[in-house]
Amino acid sequence: MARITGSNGARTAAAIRRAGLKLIARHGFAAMNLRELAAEVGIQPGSLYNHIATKQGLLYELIREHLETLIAGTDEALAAAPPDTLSRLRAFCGHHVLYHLERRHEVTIANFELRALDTGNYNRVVALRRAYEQRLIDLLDQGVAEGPLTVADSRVTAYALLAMLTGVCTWYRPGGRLSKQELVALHTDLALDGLRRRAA
Amino acid sequence: MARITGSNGARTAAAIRRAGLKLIARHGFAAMNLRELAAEVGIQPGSLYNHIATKQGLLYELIREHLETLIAGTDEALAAAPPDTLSRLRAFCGHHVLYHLERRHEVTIANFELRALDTGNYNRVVALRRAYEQRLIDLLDQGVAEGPLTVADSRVTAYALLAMLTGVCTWYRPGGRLSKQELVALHTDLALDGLRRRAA
Amino acid sequence: MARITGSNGARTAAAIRRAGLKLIARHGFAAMNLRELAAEVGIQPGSLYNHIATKQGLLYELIREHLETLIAGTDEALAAAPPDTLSRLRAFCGHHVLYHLERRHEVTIANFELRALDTGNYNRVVALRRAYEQRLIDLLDQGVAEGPLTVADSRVTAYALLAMLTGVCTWYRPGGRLSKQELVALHTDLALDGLRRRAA
Amino acid sequence: MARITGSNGARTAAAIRRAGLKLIARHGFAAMNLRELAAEVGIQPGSLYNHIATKQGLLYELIREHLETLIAGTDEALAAAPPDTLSRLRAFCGHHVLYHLERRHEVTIANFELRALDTGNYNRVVALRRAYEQRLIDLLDQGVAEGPLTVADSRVTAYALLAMLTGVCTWYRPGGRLSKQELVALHTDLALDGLRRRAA
DNA sequence: AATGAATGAGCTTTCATTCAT
DNA sequence: TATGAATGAAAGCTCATTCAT
Repeated sequence: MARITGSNGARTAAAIRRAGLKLIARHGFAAMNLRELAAEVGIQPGSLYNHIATKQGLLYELIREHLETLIAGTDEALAAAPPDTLSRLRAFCGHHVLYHLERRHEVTIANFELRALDTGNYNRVVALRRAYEQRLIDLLDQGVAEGPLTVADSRVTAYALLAMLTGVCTWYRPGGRLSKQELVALHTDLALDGLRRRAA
Repeated sequence: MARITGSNGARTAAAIRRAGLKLIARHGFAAMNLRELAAEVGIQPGSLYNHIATKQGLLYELIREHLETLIAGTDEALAAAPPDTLSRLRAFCGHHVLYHLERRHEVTIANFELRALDTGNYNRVVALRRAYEQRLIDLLDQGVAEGPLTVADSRVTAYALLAMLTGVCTWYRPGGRLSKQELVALHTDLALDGLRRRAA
Repeated sequence: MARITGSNGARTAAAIRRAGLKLIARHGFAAMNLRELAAEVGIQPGSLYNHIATKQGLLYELIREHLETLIAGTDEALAAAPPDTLSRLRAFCGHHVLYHLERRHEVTIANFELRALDTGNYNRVVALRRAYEQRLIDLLDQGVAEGPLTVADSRVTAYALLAMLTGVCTWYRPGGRLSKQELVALHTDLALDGLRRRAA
Repeated sequence: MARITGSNGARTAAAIRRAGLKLIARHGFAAMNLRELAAEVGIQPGSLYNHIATKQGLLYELIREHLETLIAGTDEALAAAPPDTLSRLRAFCGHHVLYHLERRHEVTIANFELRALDTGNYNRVVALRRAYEQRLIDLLDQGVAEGPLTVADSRVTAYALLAMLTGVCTWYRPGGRLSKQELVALHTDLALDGLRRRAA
């Protein structure tokens, strides 16, 4: 990609983040190299350092932005949901699946590349991820306390549900057989009701 | 020293596979390096090539062995299960979770490092994975046909379940709060019944 | 230090070609190593790759440049010679020997290292060499047609003459017993008249 | 090539020399590797060392044997020739060209790989080569003294002739347009009479 | 005399990063 | 802010050679 006329620093920085998301999601952080990233952006490798601190710093920024956006979006969705726990749980699942369908690069990176973070960055990111998971754990605990849910272990159950709801972004491609809304519904139903047919 | 008394090729090859599983699972394939692998095994880097073709070839062998073992184990578990579909489904889930708890390195690699395979190896591995997934899809289709299951889309549902049942190996550590059997039960129940409390 | 004042890319690239000629001629392509080349140039081995594509690519470039220069020089010499075939033949021989005395490294490489070229590069180089040889073959054919020469087989004869006229650069060292001009004359005479004393 | 039933040490040693000639001539000494040599012979690389001292030693032996054979053959050919210098010169040329046509691997190696010899081996080989060259120089000197030859510088002329008479083995392939006898005649005539048509 | 497994040094090439311009 | 050329460390892999069996 050649340099776009009128580009400036902010535009380049955005292009670097966009290309970084794409290439890290595709190749993995360790296998991605800054030469390819620079080429994608249309600049020389050395020029990247006007916009990023290090390769590691770029990874951290991408994951942090993603998690903060995910948490903020979740909180908005929960605030907009009806107050009963089942509705809030549906809102959580729906938001999670939809976000994961729409931000597959970010999600892929956040799930696969944590081990590439150095200690400080890793701890910061894990704290954010814990905060996100805690919202689901709290919902499960509430649901149990209020009656509608059966949960053997809320933390482990939360992890299992998140794994299921997240998995969709490993195979989803736009334009497939099922629409995003159908996928959201399918996964939410599966989370709440499982496979077994309920008596009418 | 050419050969330590008692050492032999088979032993070294096994040590390489074992160390490879550990290091690839820990660092990822691209970030793992053969010098560290050799050191773990206790040989010189060049000596690895008496036992592996290439780094890529090692990855492929590890994944292939894992998938073949997983499929064979699944078929045994299904053969041993009662003939009704719900029982067979429980057997599938139970075997899957238990295998994933016991072979975390293999599973991690097979889920995270497919992108590191070159085209030929990738295609071979994906064919094996498809064969495994198909066993679950077939069970779901049977369950729907015979009545006890409600499934919106058997392929997508299979993917969602596999993601959930697999997720456990991203956080499980031996000696944790829940035993393997408890985790097997929890995930199997979640898959079949979901979260919502069933009317008495 | 990123860049020494006054150094520049073109200068480094020229130094790499110069050192490459020297070292490949001395050790052979396979035995020459890029560490030594880099040391000769005064840079780190990796820095070579700012100027060359691969070791193989360097070899190809050196041989190509040499053959193109040789052909262009030959054509100039032939254009400047008197129009009769014997004079043109003398001009060819004279240019060939002189060039070979003055560019021994290039000539050595072009004669010894063709087998080190990969297929594509080899074919390109052989095409250039054929073009050069053809100039001599044409001269021989003309000389025969016009009368002054006796040639059993113009291609084989051309190869034999080229081998003889080229051989000088395997042993010549500046400052030896004979001057370049004497060597040119000796070889040209030998080519035209052979060993046997001509009747007065 | 698999191991031939009934092979023994001497047979293996001969196979190694034969394969060595072929592979060194094809790839050059530095680019030839003992794994390929061993595979060609049908044994494991380590087994080579029951028959050769080192890779370097193999090269030296091949070149030494070749030069000793060449010199001995030359002396036989000269002994069998008529006593006049022109006839002896013809005998030398004829033997040289024929030998070079029939032992192309040996000749290629002896001409291209001297630089790969270590100092001691190099000196021994060069002494043999000098002895061979001296036979031609002596013939030229005799021919001048006795009248029939015109030679500006007998050593340089000898080198030029040897280069020409040797060159044939760089392109000759059995079954080509010209027979060995025709090539011998063509080169001998060229050496003695050059290109220029002699007055009738 | 052959094997298989090991060594240790070396190779070309890659790469994140730096910095004078 | 971008460039081009440099660094220095590291990577995967090759190879001649050794030696217990």
